[in-house]
Amino acid sequence: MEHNTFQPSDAELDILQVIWELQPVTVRDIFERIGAAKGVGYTTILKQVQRLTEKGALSKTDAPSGAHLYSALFSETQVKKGLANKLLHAAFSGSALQLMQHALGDGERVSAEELAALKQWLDQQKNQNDAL
Amino acid sequence: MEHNTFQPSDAELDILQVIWELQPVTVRDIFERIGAAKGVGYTTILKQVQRLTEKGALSKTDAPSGAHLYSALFSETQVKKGLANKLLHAAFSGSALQLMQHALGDGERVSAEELAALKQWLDQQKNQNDAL
DNA sequence: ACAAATCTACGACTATTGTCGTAGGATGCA
DNA sequence: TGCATCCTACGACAATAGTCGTAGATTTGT
Repeated sequence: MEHNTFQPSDAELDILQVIWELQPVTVRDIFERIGAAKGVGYTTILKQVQRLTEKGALSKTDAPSGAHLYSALFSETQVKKGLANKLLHAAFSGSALQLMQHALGDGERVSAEELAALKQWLDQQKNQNDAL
Repeated sequence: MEHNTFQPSDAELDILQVIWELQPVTVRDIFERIGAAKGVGYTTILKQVQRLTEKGALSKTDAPSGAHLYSALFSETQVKKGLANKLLHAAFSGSALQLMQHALGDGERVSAEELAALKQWLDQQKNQNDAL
Protein backbone atom coordinates (compact mmCIF):
# COMPACT_ATOMS: atom_id res chain seq x y z
CA MET A 1 0.00 0.00 0.00
CA GLU A 2 2.87 2.31 0.78
CA HIS A 3 4.02 4.02 -2.34
CA ASN A 4 6.78 6.30 -1.14
CA THR A 5 9.40 3.65 -0.94
CA PHE A 6 13.08 4.17 -1.27
CA GLN A 7 14.32 3.81 -4.83
CA PRO A 8 17.95 2.72 -4.65
CA SER A 9 20.38 3.32 -7.48
CA ASP A 10 22.20 0.38 -9.04
CA ALA A 11 25.18 0.50 -6.72
CA GLU A 12 22.94 1.11 -3.74
CA LEU A 13 20.85 -1.92 -4.55
CA ASP A 14 23.95 -4.09 -4.74
CA ILE A 15 24.88 -2.96 -1.27
CA LEU A 16 21.38 -3.35 0.12
CA GLN A 17 21.24 -6.92 -1.09
CA VAL A 18 24.31 -7.78 0.94
CA ILE A 19 22.88 -6.03 3.95
CA TRP A 20 19.55 -7.81 3.73
CA GLU A 21 21.38 -11.08 3.54
CA LEU A 22 23.89 -10.59 6.34
CA GLN A 23 22.73 -7.75 8.51
CA PRO A 24 24.00 -6.36 10.68
CA VAL A 25 27.17 -5.92 8.66
CA THR A 26 30.31 -3.83 8.61
CA VAL A 27 31.52 -1.95 5.58
CA ARG A 28 34.25 -4.52 5.25
CA ASP A 29 31.71 -7.32 5.04
CA ILE A 30 30.07 -5.59 2.14
CA PHE A 31 33.36 -4.80 0.52
CA GLU A 32 34.43 -8.40 0.67
CA ARG A 33 31.22 -9.59 -0.95
CA ILE A 34 31.02 -7.17 -3.82
CA GLY A 35 33.88 -4.69 -3.72
CA ALA A 36 36.52 -6.93 -5.14
CA ALA A 37 34.14 -8.45 -7.66
CA LYS A 38 33.11 -5.04 -8.95
CA GLY A 39 36.66 -3.80 -8.83
CA VAL A 40 35.90 -0.76 -6.70
CA GLY A 41 37.82 0.42 -3.66
CA TYR A 42 36.94 0.14 -0.01
CA THR A 43 36.17 3.82 0.40
CA THR A 44 33.77 3.68 -2.51
CA ILE A 45 31.67 1.18 -0.63
CA LEU A 46 32.10 3.17 2.56
CA LYS A 47 30.89 6.35 0.92
CA GLN A 48 27.92 4.60 -0.60
CA VAL A 49 26.99 3.17 2.79
CA GLN A 50 27.33 6.58 4.41
CA ARG A 51 25.07 8.10 1.80
CA LEU A 52 22.51 5.36 2.29
CA THR A 53 22.60 6.15 5.98
CA GLU A 54 22.18 9.89 5.34
CA LYS A 55 19.15 9.08 3.23
CA GLY A 56 17.65 7.16 6.10
CA ALA A 57 17.90 3.77 4.46
CA LEU A 58 20.30 2.29 7.00
CA SER A 59 20.74 2.36 10.74
CA LYS A 60 24.19 2.47 12.27
CA THR A 61 25.42 1.11 15.57
CA ASP A 62 28.89 0.97 17.02
CA ALA A 63 30.55 -2.41 16.91
CA PRO A 64 32.89 -3.45 19.74
CA SER A 65 35.85 -3.30 17.35
CA GLY A 66 35.37 0.40 16.72
CA ALA A 67 33.83 -0.20 13.34
CA HIS A 68 30.14 0.32 12.59
CA LEU A 69 27.38 -2.16 12.08
CA TYR A 70 24.69 -1.34 9.57
CA SER A 71 21.19 -2.67 9.12
CA ALA A 72 18.49 -1.87 6.60
CA LEU A 73 15.58 0.32 7.59
CA PHE A 74 13.47 -0.72 4.62
CA SER A 75 12.54 -4.30 4.01
CA GLU A 76 13.81 -6.13 0.98
CA THR A 77 10.27 -6.84 -0.13
CA GLN A 78 9.16 -3.26 0.19
CA VAL A 79 12.05 -1.88 -1.79
CA LYS A 80 11.84 -4.50 -4.50
CA LYS A 81 8.11 -4.00 -4.80
CA GLY A 82 8.86 -0.35 -5.34
CA LEU A 83 11.31 -1.10 -8.10
CA ALA A 84 9.13 -3.64 -9.84
CA ASN A 85 6.08 -1.46 -9.58
CA LYS A 86 7.85 1.55 -10.93
CA LEU A 87 8.96 -0.30 -14.02
CA LEU A 88 5.57 -1.96 -14.39
CA HIS A 89 3.90 1.39 -14.66
CA ALA A 90 6.60 3.45 -16.32
CA ALA A 91 7.20 1.04 -19.17
CA PHE A 92 4.31 -1.39 -19.33
CA SER A 93 1.32 0.71 -18.34
CA GLY A 94 0.65 -1.65 -15.49
CA SER A 95 0.39 -4.80 -17.56
CA ALA A 96 2.04 -7.69 -15.79
CA LEU A 97 1.77 -9.76 -18.92
CA GLN A 98 3.81 -7.29 -20.88
CA LEU A 99 6.38 -7.00 -18.14
CA MET A 100 6.65 -10.77 -18.21
CA GLN A 101 6.89 -11.06 -21.92
CA HIS A 102 9.65 -8.53 -22.08
CA ALA A 103 11.50 -9.89 -19.10
CA LEU A 104 11.78 -13.33 -20.59
CA GLY A 105 9.95 -13.63 -23.84
CA ASP A 106 13.28 -13.27 -25.53
CA GLY A 107 16.32 -15.41 -26.14
CA GLU A 108 16.45 -16.35 -22.50
CA ARG A 109 14.69 -19.66 -22.69
CA VAL A 110 12.16 -20.08 -19.94
CA SER A 111 12.92 -23.18 -17.95
CA ALA A 112 10.24 -25.73 -17.26
CA GLU A 113 10.64 -25.18 -13.54
CA GLU A 114 10.16 -21.47 -13.94
CA LEU A 115 7.02 -22.08 -15.95
CA ALA A 116 5.69 -24.49 -13.39
CA ALA A 117 6.36 -22.11 -10.53
CA LEU A 118 4.68 -19.28 -12.37
CA LYS A 119 1.69 -21.42 -13.20
CA GLN A 120 1.31 -22.53 -9.65
CA TRP A 121 1.47 -18.99 -8.40
CA LEU A 122 -1.16 -17.91 -10.90
CA ASP A 123 -3.50 -20.66 -9.79
CA GLN A 124 -3.01 -19.59 -6.22
CA GLN A 125 -3.80 -16.00 -7.11
CA LYS A 126 -6.87 -17.14 -8.95
CA ASN A 127 -8.14 -19.11 -5.99
CA GLN A 128 -7.57 -16.14 -3.79
CA ASN A 129 -9.59 -13.99 -6.15
CA ASP A 130 -12.39 -16.52 -6.34
CA ALA A 131 -12.50 -16.65 -2.58
CA LEU A 132 -13.72 -13.08 -2.53
CA MET B 1 20.32 -11.77 -27.87
CA GLU B 2 21.80 -8.31 -28.03
CA HIS B 3 22.70 -7.09 -24.60
CA ASN B 4 24.00 -3.62 -25.26
CA THR B 5 20.68 -1.94 -25.52
CA PHE B 6 19.98 1.66 -24.72
CA GLN B 7 18.89 2.23 -21.14
CA PRO B 8 16.79 5.38 -21.08
CA SER B 9 16.30 7.44 -17.95
CA ASP B 10 12.80 8.07 -16.64
CA ALA B 11 12.23 11.27 -18.58
CA GLU B 12 13.80 9.77 -21.67
CA LEU B 13 11.48 6.79 -21.51
CA ASP B 14 8.47 9.07 -21.32
CA ILE B 15 9.62 10.76 -24.48
CA LEU B 16 10.46 7.55 -26.26
CA GLN B 17 6.99 6.20 -25.60
CA VAL B 18 5.46 9.14 -27.39
CA ILE B 19 7.87 8.74 -30.26
CA TRP B 20 7.18 5.03 -30.64
CA GLU B 21 3.51 5.79 -30.75
CA LEU B 22 3.49 8.70 -33.16
CA GLN B 23 6.76 8.74 -35.01
CA PRO B 24 7.92 10.66 -36.81
CA VAL B 25 7.16 13.51 -34.43
CA THR B 26 8.17 17.08 -33.75
CA VAL B 27 9.24 18.32 -30.37
CA ARG B 28 5.94 20.11 -30.13
CA ASP B 29 4.05 16.87 -30.60
CA ILE B 30 5.89 15.41 -27.67
CA PHE B 31 5.46 18.51 -25.60
CA GLU B 32 1.74 18.50 -26.16
CA ARG B 33 1.44 14.89 -25.06
CA ILE B 34 3.50 15.00 -21.92
CA GLY B 35 4.96 18.43 -21.35
CA ALA B 36 1.86 20.04 -20.00
CA ALA B 37 0.91 16.98 -17.97
CA LYS B 38 4.33 16.81 -16.34
CA GLY B 39 4.42 20.52 -15.92
CA VAL B 40 7.73 21.03 -17.66
CA GLY B 41 8.59 23.61 -20.25
CA TYR B 42 8.99 23.23 -23.98
CA THR B 43 12.74 23.63 -23.93
CA THR B 44 13.04 20.91 -21.35
CA ILE B 45 11.52 18.46 -23.79
CA LEU B 46 13.60 19.91 -26.58
CA LYS B 47 16.82 19.45 -24.64
CA GLN B 48 15.91 15.92 -23.73
CA VAL B 49 15.19 15.13 -27.37
CA GLN B 50 18.48 16.66 -28.43
CA ARG B 51 20.35 14.59 -25.91
CA LEU B 52 18.60 11.43 -27.05
CA THR B 53 19.69 12.27 -30.56
CA GLU B 54 23.28 12.86 -29.46
CA LYS B 55 23.23 9.47 -27.82
CA GLY B 56 22.18 7.89 -31.07
CA ALA B 57 18.71 6.93 -29.90
CA LEU B 58 16.85 9.13 -32.35
CA SER B 59 17.17 10.11 -35.99
CA LYS B 60 16.38 13.64 -37.10
CA THR B 61 15.07 14.89 -40.41
CA ASP B 62 14.03 18.35 -41.50
CA ALA B 63 10.31 18.95 -41.69
CA PRO B 64 8.92 21.27 -44.39
CA SER B 65 7.95 23.80 -41.73
CA GLY B 66 11.51 24.29 -40.60
CA ALA B 67 11.04 22.16 -37.51
CA HIS B 68 12.56 18.72 -37.11
CA LEU B 69 11.01 15.29 -37.25
CA TYR B 70 12.34 12.62 -34.94
CA SER B 71 12.12 8.86 -35.08
CA ALA B 72 13.42 6.17 -32.76
CA LEU B 73 16.48 4.18 -33.72
CA PHE B 74 15.84 1.47 -31.16
CA SER B 75 12.67 -0.54 -31.16
CA GLU B 76 10.24 -0.30 -28.31
CA THR B 77 10.53 -4.01 -27.68
CA GLN B 78 14.29 -3.99 -27.60
CA VAL B 79 14.51 -1.13 -25.14
CA LYS B 80 11.80 -2.46 -22.88
CA LYS B 81 13.37 -5.90 -22.89
CA GLY B 82 16.55 -4.21 -21.79
CA LEU B 83 14.82 -2.50 -18.91
CA ALA B 84 12.88 -5.54 -17.78
CA ASN B 85 15.91 -7.75 -18.04
CA LYS B 86 18.09 -5.40 -16.10
CA LEU B 87 15.67 -5.32 -13.21
CA LEU B 88 15.09 -9.06 -13.43
CA HIS B 89 18.76 -9.70 -12.88
CA ALA B 90 19.70 -6.78 -10.67
CA ALA B 91 16.95 -7.31 -8.13
CA PHE B 92 15.51 -10.77 -8.62
CA SER B 93 18.52 -12.86 -9.61
CA GLY B 94 16.78 -13.78 -12.83
CA SER B 95 13.66 -15.22 -11.25
CA ALA B 96 10.60 -14.25 -13.24
CA LEU B 97 8.39 -15.54 -10.49
CA GLN B 98 9.93 -13.18 -7.98
CA LEU B 99 9.70 -10.27 -10.36
CA MET B 100 6.05 -11.09 -10.85
CA GLN B 101 5.29 -11.49 -7.18
CA HIS B 102 6.85 -8.17 -6.37
CA ALA B 103 5.30 -6.38 -9.31
CA LEU B 104 1.78 -7.28 -8.30
CA GLY B 105 1.74 -9.61 -5.35
CA ASP B 106 0.89 -6.58 -3.30
CA GLY B 107 -2.17 -4.46 -2.72
CA GLU B 108 -2.69 -4.09 -6.43
CA ARG B 109 -5.28 -6.76 -6.90
CA VAL B 110 -4.63 -8.90 -9.95
CA SER B 111 -7.60 -8.79 -12.25
CA ALA B 112 -9.14 -11.97 -13.58
CA GLU B 113 -8.34 -10.90 -17.13
CA GLU B 114 -4.73 -10.32 -16.24
CA LEU B 115 -4.54 -13.74 -14.68
CA ALA B 116 -6.14 -15.36 -17.69
CA ALA B 117 -3.79 -13.62 -20.09
CA LEU B 118 -0.80 -14.63 -18.03
CA LYS B 119 -1.98 -18.20 -17.86
CA GLN B 120 -2.53 -18.37 -21.56
CA TRP B 121 0.90 -17.03 -22.27
CA LEU B 122 2.47 -19.53 -19.91
CA ASP B 123 0.72 -22.39 -21.66
CA GLN B 124 1.94 -21.12 -24.95
CA GLN B 125 5.48 -20.95 -23.65
CA LYS B 126 5.15 -24.45 -22.34
CA ASN B 127 4.02 -25.79 -25.67
CA GLN B 128 6.88 -24.05 -27.35
CA ASN B 129 9.28 -25.67 -24.94
CA ASP B 130 7.73 -29.09 -25.43
CA ALA B 131 8.06 -28.70 -29.17
CA LEU B 132 11.83 -28.80 -28.84
C1' DA C 1 54.67 1.09 24.03
C1' DC C 2 55.11 1.43 18.99
C1' DA C 3 54.55 0.56 14.50
C1' DA C 4 51.39 -1.52 11.27
C1' DA C 5 46.86 -2.21 9.95
C1' DT C 6 42.12 -0.73 9.92
C1' DC C 7 38.29 2.59 10.16
C1' DT C 8 35.80 6.58 9.57
C1' DA C 9 35.13 11.24 7.98
C1' DC C 10 35.45 14.41 4.25
C1' DG C 11 36.28 16.58 0.31
C1' DA C 12 36.80 16.33 -4.56
C1' DC C 13 35.88 15.17 -9.37
C1' DT C 14 33.50 13.50 -13.36
C1' DA C 15 29.34 12.15 -15.60
C1' DT C 16 24.42 12.13 -15.94
C1' DT C 17 19.76 13.91 -15.22
C1' DG C 18 16.22 17.14 -15.08
C1' DT C 19 15.05 21.79 -15.82
C1' DC C 20 15.32 26.44 -17.67
C1' DG C 21 16.54 30.95 -19.84
C1' DT C 22 18.11 33.44 -23.52
C1' DA C 23 19.58 34.36 -28.15
C1' DG C 24 18.78 34.29 -32.77
C1' DG C 25 17.01 32.33 -37.09
C1' DA C 26 12.81 31.25 -39.74
C1' DT C 27 7.71 31.46 -40.67
C1' DG C 28 3.69 33.51 -41.39
C1' DC C 29 0.10 36.63 -41.15
C1' DA C 30 -1.90 41.44 -41.31
C1' DT D 1 7.33 44.64 -44.90
C1' DG D 2 7.34 44.25 -40.47
C1' DC D 3 5.96 42.33 -36.15
C1' DA D 4 4.43 38.32 -33.55
C1' DT D 5 5.21 33.53 -33.21
C1' DC D 6 7.59 29.27 -33.28
C1' DC D 7 11.79 26.63 -33.46
C1' DT D 8 16.44 25.41 -32.61
C1' DA D 9 20.91 25.90 -30.45
C1' DC D 10 23.44 26.56 -26.34
C1' DG D 11 24.81 27.38 -22.00
C1' DA D 12 23.86 27.07 -17.20
C1' DC D 13 22.68 25.10 -12.72
C1' DA D 14 21.44 22.07 -9.02
C1' DA D 15 20.99 17.33 -7.65
C1' DT D 16 22.42 12.65 -7.83
C1' DA D 17 25.69 8.83 -8.79
C1' DG D 18 29.91 6.58 -8.81
C1' DT D 19 34.60 6.67 -7.61
C1' DC D 20 38.79 7.89 -5.04
C1' DG D 21 42.45 10.05 -2.15
C1' DT D 22 43.91 11.74 2.03
C1' DA D 23 43.85 12.69 6.88
C1' DG D 24 43.27 11.42 11.36
C1' DA D 25 41.53 8.33 14.99
C1' DT D 26 41.57 3.66 16.81
C1' DT D 27 42.94 -1.20 17.27
C1' DT D 28 46.09 -4.72 17.30
C1' DG D 29 50.08 -7.56 17.35
C1' DT D 30 54.66 -8.00 19.01
